[in-house]
Amino acid sequence: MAESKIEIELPKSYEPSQIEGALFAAWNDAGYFRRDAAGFADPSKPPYTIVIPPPNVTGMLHMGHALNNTLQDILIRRARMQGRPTRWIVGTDHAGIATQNKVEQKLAAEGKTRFDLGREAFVDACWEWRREYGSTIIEQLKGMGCSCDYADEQFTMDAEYAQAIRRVFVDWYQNGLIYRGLRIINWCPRCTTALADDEVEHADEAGHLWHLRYPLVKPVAGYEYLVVATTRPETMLGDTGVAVNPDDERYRSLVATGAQVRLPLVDRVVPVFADDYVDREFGTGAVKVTPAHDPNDFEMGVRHGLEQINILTADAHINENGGRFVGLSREQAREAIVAAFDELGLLDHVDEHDHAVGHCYRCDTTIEPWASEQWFVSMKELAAPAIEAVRDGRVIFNPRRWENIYFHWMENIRDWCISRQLWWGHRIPVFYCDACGWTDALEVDAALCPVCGAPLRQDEDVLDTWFSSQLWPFATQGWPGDAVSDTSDGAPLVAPGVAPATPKATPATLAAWPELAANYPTQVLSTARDIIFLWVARMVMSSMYFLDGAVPFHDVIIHPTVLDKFGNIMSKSRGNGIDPMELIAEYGADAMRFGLAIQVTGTQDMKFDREKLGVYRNFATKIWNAARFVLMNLDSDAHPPTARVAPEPLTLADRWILSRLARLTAELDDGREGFDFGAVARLLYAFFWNEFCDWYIEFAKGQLAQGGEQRRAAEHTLVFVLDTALRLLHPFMPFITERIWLALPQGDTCPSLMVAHMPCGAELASYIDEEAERSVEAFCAVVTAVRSARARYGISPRQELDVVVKTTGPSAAAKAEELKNQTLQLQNMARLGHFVVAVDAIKPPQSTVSITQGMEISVILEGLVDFDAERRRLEERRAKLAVDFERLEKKLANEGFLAKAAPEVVEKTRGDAADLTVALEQIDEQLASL
RNA sequence: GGGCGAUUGGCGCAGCGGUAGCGCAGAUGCUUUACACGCAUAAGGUCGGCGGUUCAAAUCCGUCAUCGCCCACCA
Repeated sequence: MAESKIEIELPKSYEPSQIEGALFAAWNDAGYFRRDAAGFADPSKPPYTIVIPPPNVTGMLHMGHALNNTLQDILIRRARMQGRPTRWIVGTDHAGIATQNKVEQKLAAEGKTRFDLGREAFVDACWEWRREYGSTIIEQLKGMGCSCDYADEQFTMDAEYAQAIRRVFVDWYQNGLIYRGLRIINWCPRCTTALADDEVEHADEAGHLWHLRYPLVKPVAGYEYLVVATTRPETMLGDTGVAVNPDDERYRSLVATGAQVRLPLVDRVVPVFADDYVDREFGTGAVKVTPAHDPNDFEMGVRHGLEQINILTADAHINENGGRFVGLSREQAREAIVAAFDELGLLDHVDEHDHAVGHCYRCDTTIEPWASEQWFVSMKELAAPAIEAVRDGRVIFNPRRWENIYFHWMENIRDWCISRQLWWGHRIPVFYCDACGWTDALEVDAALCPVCGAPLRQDEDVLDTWFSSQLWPFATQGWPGDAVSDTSDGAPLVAPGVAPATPKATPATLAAWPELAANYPTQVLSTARDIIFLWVARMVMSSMYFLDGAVPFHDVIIHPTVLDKFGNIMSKSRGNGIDPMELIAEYGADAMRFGLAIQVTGTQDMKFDREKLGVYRNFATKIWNAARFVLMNLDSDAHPPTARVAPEPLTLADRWILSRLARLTAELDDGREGFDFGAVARLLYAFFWNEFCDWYIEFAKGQLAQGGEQRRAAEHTLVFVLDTALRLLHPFMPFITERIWLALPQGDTCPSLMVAHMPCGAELASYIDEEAERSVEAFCAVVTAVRSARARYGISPRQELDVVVKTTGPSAAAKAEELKNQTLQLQNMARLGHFVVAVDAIKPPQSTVSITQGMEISVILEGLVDFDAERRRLEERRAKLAVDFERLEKKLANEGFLAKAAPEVVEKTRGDAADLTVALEQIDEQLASL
């Protein structure tokens, strides 16, 4: 073997950790991650853009990220190789609660709270935290090989991004879509902030239904007291009424006479009234009403003019309205109040009762429904066009069934609580003048009141993090730019530091932002299903509102959830999470990516067993070794064939593998099927391993040994097929494919597989060769028959065997001819001595026979074998074939089948039956001859 | 209370109208000059139950069962 510099380049063993880092750095340095791909993008082709779901700055890569970002990278790399100007926009989310928690934990370790620092210093500490830890997850994406546009990293707290948020808030405020009001909201007593409805996670918990007696002020109709049922007895401190159903005869007289109860413990007299909300069947049919601590009670309170008595502090302790219970935690208060009722003889009874309890999605603390002043976005108007966009297919969910989930939520949408009692985040840009009462939302901070000149006070709350992430697809692409007031009516600022007159913000058309317009909508948004509402729906709504009806993306991919190997959701509390970085270290990024992608099937969530990645690490190794084989066989003294020049197939095997390659390439062509990652990965795997390695490389060994034309054709075919396969595989396994590809003799000057041309079906269509595929099938059947005979009878692989093949059926002569041409290959691959093939070949005695595909393959075993075993085998085989034959006969005797089945199906059945007839005859003959 | 998904060889999954495929595990045999992270061969399934549609059903429809996930203001 000539000393080839190429061979030296590929080390004998494949070590992912030794190639990944350097390749990534090279890609990054070359600028391939930018939209112009360092000049390799074709500006005449349609751009392809994906925005990454911005991970939290506090985040560490988990399996969900690993899967999601693998899929996005597959799409973006494929598009890039097709020459499209691509950009995968990357960045992080400031994650209000999560980051604030982290920083507070850090302070707590020093014995401090955020209040010790004060707002400004605390926000500084958050920025500091971000500088220190915020890029962890971005670095992890690089480790996965994700080809994001890192040079233009976004952050939802960046100044330009903040500008977008201001624009949105002010617009919605001025158009009446944002309002402030007193409502029951979900309060997290640990985070001490309000949460939106969809930030609350409900879990069924075993609880109790306490039945409490509320004494009537005056006994009515024999009643001394009313029994109310509650799951939260401590809230009785804030009760301001008791409600019953208006049609409930049991209580009719009480309502009619305006009965009142005297609340025990707090000694408050409250009315008994009727309301349709009350379900007669539940509990006692009488409901204690706590307007300040329950959304339904709040509504009833409004309807009936009840007082709202707040009994809780922000951290869920009883406040001064709780009388002697003041200062107790909600849990202690519950216990104490139940005990007190019991003591007074007012605890009627207690039932076991399971019910759904809300928990904070950030810290899992039990949520307290709490009445408070908050900011809301009115959603109905925003939702209508966004529903339409999915209905008419401008936005398509993949798989489609998720659209129903979207519709259900959007059609029942409720107003969105957007204010959070946090310090880290976008502060609500509403300014108040305490002197004259002037209030407005401003795009630019102002210090003084435009009306009276008094100092202004800004709202203390910050915005929900999702309020900022909903703008991600366009705020990351230059919207609204630095033209702060270009949607205002041009009113100049009154004076520096003085609030301007109210600008009239109007939705602008997309055309106002040429850069954005050129790349909008983005192509794909890939994400987990749990943020369809939190994020996806809101992006559609805000984009359509601000960009004149433009949707933010065409396709939404809802990827499977990665479960542990037992099928449980991975979570911190279960401790069953897997760190993708460990997987990368152990199996390589390519194996992890491929292993994740191949499990994506659209219906199933994936049970993920890290051990299984060994399979794909093996696959990577297989690719590596196949490439080494190809490279070490490229003749260095002839003109080495270049990878990209299409070969002229010479042999049957050459024609066959090129045909198979052409079919594979065509199957990978784009279309909606482009999101069936699992199917594509399976095709690639099967082609590379089972067709290219298991068969073609074995064929090629024979051709290489022959030299001359045979050798040249094999070399060329090998390198071309390898090159093409690497291109097709690259989006899934970027590192190993690039490493090998760079070692191939290139016919062009492309410096990286990342920006090399992605083949398509049409380019290879002329290689499709059905005849070659059929012939190779027959060839392989002969080889397998011989190997099988060896295994069955324990014949050494070294022992040469003589074989006689008799061909039958309509194309018997042609088949015999083709096989005859392959004699040398057959002798090589099946270790044959004499090989005879003919239509009228005479079956040798003392042989074992396989009957398949119109061939009767006799392997001569004279003196090698116990023929009783062979007889038994043939009899079993005959029985099996007879059953098959019977089934086909029955089918063909069926009038309905002949009349209604597709003609080609009937034809095929006839053919199969005929083949079986011949096969049975052959077996009978064989049995007779034994 | 609604909705969605799953149920295929020991395990993990494909297939989704023409008589079941892959990988792993297990069996047997191989240092065949790319690869034992390999090669070869064989074995293993009446496709959850029951009805129905169809000439034909793992595949479509209904129903039941089991598991999982969402949504829902019954205190």
